[in-house]
Amino acid sequence: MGIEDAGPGTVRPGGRTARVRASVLRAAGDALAEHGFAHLDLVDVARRAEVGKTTVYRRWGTVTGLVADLLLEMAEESLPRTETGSLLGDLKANARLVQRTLADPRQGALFKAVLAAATGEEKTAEALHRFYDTRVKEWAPCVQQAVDRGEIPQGTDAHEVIRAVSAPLYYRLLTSGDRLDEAAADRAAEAAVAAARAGAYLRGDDGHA
Amino acid sequence: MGIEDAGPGTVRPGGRTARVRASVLRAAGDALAEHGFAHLDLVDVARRAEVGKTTVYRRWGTVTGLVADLLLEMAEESLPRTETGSLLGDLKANARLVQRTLADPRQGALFKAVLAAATGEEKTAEALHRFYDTRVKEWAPCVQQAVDRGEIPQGTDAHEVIRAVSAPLYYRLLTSGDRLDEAAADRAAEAAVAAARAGAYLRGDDGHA
DNA sequence: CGATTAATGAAACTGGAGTCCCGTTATGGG
DNA sequence: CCCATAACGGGACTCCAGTTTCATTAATCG
Repeated sequence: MGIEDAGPGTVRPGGRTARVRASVLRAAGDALAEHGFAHLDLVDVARRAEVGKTTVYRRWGTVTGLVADLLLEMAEESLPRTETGSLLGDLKANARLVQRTLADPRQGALFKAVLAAATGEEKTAEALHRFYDTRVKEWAPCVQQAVDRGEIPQGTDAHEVIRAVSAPLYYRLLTSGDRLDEAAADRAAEAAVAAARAGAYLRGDDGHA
Repeated sequence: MGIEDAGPGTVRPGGRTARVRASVLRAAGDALAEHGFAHLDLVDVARRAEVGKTTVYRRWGTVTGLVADLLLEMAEESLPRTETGSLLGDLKANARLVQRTLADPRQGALFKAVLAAATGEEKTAEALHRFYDTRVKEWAPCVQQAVDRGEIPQGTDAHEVIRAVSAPLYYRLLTSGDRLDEAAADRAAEAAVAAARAGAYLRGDDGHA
């Protein structure tokens, strides 16, 4: 009975506490990109961040807890969205952005590690879902504009179209050893547009015309 | 210099050795499905398999090594493929199969764990890639048949079409909390067919007609 | 069937991840 | 500017995953 929880960092979040968090999250990202999720150890993160290991254990506790907080920060920094005037152009821009991110050695390894961490730990999974919801929502407007222009049918689920662009890129990253190139990105965008035109992403409909 | 490696289990693979392997792999699958990759510990696997922990460490060494062997076995047991006479019918059957597998609590958790394990460990990743190559190759013929029937353009990359069906299902499994239902499976199949018809999966082509 | 030795398994051992204790630092409120 | 105390950090401690050793069991070959 009474107010409980409110872990460390919630009462005096300014100054040192904020610096420690930034330093630890940066170190965690580096370590994840280098060693992967499986071999991440909090003592190493503490060393890199030049912070006492007690602090890391007290504030984040586990590897998955730390990744969850890292995802919160990653969700905040949003990337600028371009507008090309056509759905295919916008989705290609999106696909290229995702492709470049996943193909980059550091970023690609980091995303793989974060996905692995979200597997199995509910709290981390929720943070990951919020991260992708944020990204999808940022890009959904370009699909709605395409509907308004008459490029694709009324009632198209904008979020589903955006997800359709990323899906094959992530699938390829995880299940094949092939490199993610621009051709793969363009193909993903083209496939999504073709499917959207055919009404495959109509909301609350199973696709039968 | 000379012949080296050839670890335990390669000289006398019959009888007990085979029984131990089967028992350990089954236990590993159970443990992965229950606790996830992050919390898997080989001592627990040894206990479940009723096998000395020394044996597990000697033959598989690490968690990722054990998962790699598990994937080799998973690749061998192939699922029967149905033939419905139309590309959409065949791909829907494939999509439903994947969807049922991933939606099943045990199987879904196991696949998540296996994907997580393949992240970061090259040897495990290779085993995973072989597993998916096997599955994709099993289903590719139905796409070729569709080409022969004239449903989709000549020069369509059959493997890419099959991957396009699974991709959105895996993407949803990993990046959202939403349940994988039949509607999602059907939508994946329909989108793949629409994109294939539009020529998005032409081999060695970036999609421009 | 018996000899050879590959493979297993019990037990003792070790190193380091994670915890605990308590003194030190510096934030935020008055 | 000063006080109360939130948050940090060093170091000792614990516990168990992973290793090593060696005796026991059983697969293969003649």
